Amino acid sequence: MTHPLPQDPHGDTSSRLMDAAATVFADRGLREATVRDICALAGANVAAIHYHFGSKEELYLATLRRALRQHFDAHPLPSLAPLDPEVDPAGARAQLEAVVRGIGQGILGPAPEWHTRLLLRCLLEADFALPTVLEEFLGPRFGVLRGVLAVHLPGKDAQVVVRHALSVVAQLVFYRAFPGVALHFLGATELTPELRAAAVDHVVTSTRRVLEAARRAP
Amino acid sequence: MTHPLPQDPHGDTSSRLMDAAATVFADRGLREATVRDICALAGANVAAIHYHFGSKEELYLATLRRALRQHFDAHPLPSLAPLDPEVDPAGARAQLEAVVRGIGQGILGPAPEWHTRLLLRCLLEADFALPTVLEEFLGPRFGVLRGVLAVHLPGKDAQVVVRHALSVVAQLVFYRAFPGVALHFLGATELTPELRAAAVDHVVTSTRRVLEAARRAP
DNA sequence: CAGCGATTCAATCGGTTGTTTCAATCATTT
DNA sequence: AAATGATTGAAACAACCGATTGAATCGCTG
Repeated sequence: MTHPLPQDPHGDTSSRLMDAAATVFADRGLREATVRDICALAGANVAAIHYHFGSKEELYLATLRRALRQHFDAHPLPSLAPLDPEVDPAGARAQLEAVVRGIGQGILGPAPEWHTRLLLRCLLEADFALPTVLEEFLGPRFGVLRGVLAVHLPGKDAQVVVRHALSVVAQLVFYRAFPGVALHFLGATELTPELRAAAVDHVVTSTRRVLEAARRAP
Repeated sequence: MTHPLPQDPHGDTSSRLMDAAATVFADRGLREATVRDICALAGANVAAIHYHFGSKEELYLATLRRALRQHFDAHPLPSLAPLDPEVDPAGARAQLEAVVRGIGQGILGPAPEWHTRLLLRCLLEADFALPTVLEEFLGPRFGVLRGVLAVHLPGKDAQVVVRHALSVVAQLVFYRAFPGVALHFLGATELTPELRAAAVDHVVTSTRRVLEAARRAP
């Protein structure tokens, strides 16, 4: 069991608190999550948060950092030695698809759901942890994506490359940020692994097609 | 003055409350917005909410409905008599671009910002108003988009069409839902009209290219 | 076993929330 | 002007929040 359940009675109080806080913060956000619910889920007293972390905010920051570290360690991006599509079209295309699929797996993959939801909460609420998250965790991964896209968009403005990269992320994140909307229009009731896999495939092929057309355009 | 400021001292208490509630709810969401802040901005007593609307949630629903009605009245979608791209390629392409651009203008256009932010808050928090919003306001517009896309994807599965429509919306909504992330990677500090116009153009042309490639694919 | 720091516990502290009360005030009609 | 219903106002309500207290308990060392 690499990802102990929040209800796991093992481990010390500090770990149980972070496990419980991860799911509660992911479900309800920093503000609406209550220390009483977290402690109840962790099987700890309400005073334990103040004792072990100092405050609710510090527990949030510790939980967020640990979750992001676990998540990005579990979903490493293929290291890039960008292949020129003019020289090795098939290889470059495979590399592009691998990077996009890797990011897609990180966002919509079978990883513990609360990892992504916790990160999304931070980005949505734009709380005090956002600058840290952007520079320390998201920045490097976005840089890899941007680098691969740039190879497939020779001569294009840097802003154009960034917009393509943002489009890739946006299409994937939408299913996590607005599951109710996506499920309603898909006619489904649950974001099954099949639906998520289909979404990732859709983004992978759409991205490839857009880049091929954009490269041929003036 | 088609959009009276929330601080506008004119109008009856009910209207002033909805004006104030619109900005406060858009800024902080249903849960974190307090009736005291809304009433202070409206220049009304806290009891006025209960008297005129019954509860905070009913005020929220009334404010949301009014904002959505205003917003979608101000941004009507081109009524569709779908043109077959096999018969009239140029016309069908223009129609597709008009619909996507219309949706883009509705999301990233120069409309009162709190309209979009209020709607986004509702979708993000997935509160009790979500079903109403989906069926009454978003559903019809999404149906128009889906209809136009379906014409450009003959023989494709309905789910494929829906995923393309979701991709269009996702790319546009991202700039509103995660402005901090988008601005950080764009190297900007504010979502200027130029940046928003460039984003809409990007989605319009990307959508056209994706559909052209998808139609040619098996 | 005695001692002691680390940890946990129930109880409580201010403070804020949405809601409610009821008297005062306003607007309209008789 | 008097009366009546609609509206507003200050104050308080119960419920909940994060934080804190101080005593009780645990785990280890001497």
